[in-house]
Amino acid sequence: MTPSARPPDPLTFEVVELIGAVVNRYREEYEEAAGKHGLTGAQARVLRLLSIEAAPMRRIARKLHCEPSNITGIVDRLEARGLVERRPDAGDRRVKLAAVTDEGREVASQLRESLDFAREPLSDLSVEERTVLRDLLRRMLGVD
Amino acid sequence: MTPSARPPDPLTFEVVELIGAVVNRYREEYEEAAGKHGLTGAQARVLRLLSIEAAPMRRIARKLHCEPSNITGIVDRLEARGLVERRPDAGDRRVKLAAVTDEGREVASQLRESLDFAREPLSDLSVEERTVLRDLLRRMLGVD
DNA sequence: TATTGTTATACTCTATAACTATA
DNA sequence: TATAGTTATAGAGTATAACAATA
Repeated sequence: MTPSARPPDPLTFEVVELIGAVVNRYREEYEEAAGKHGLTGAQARVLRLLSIEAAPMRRIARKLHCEPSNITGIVDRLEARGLVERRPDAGDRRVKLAAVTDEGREVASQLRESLDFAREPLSDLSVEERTVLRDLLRRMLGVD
Repeated sequence: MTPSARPPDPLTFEVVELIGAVVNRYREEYEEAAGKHGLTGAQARVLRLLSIEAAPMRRIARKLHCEPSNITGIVDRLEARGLVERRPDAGDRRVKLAAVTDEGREVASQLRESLDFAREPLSDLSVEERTVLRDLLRRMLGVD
């Protein structure tokens, strides 16, 4: 309780509010983009994850910060639509690897493109401003 | 399809990725903060909305971009916990106004404070940097 | 014994459609 | 007739607990 009990510096407060606004807008448009492909937000997130690299169910759950049992159903639905498939793991027969199919890779790619929405508001910023924004976001996230 | 089919300028691409990372982190920590108060994310969002101003069910739905029928259940649960109450509207007897109780206002306030998490990563930025960030976010969101 | 994925269960959120009471 | 809120329903996400197969 005590550590963050600082006086609510108005500047920081406003930045937090603005980030909240960006978060809301991003999420709304993300859900909408997913919906256009007949996917829920959670399905789209898993698909995006797998389009980067195949992964065991457990790891997907860890990355999405949810219970592994939930991933079963999400991958079931993606698999039923032919976007993802389950493969055995060479080294450990308990493990199942979820991997995107060619069609899944294509949908993930289209999804990424329709996610351009986030690019839209950025078009009002100059290259210099975007560079500043990038560096600030990196530092905010603790990226070196 | 055509309008946003621009070459994927790497700088903009990275900024979009970083914003996505911020969105994910914000959401996770928001859900966690709500959970500490025994609330779901949706309940916390409605409570925050009502802590600013009482509102008819319909308006809550519009602000949360969901169907009005969903608000019934969410307000039901908040009301069952004594955080919110339904009041008649003076001018239109069809309307029900949802309003926070004193306890609801208190929880909303605590929630806002525990939401300080978002302030944490900002502490690494100087005042000047936070000002730049604020102005960039404002422009991104189309705030004048 | 411990771990991986799954199933079963219960709760919540969500959209859709039909209902009621007002307007 | 149109609108505000609700109810009923179905699908999806979520956590928890228990299970089979494998380590």
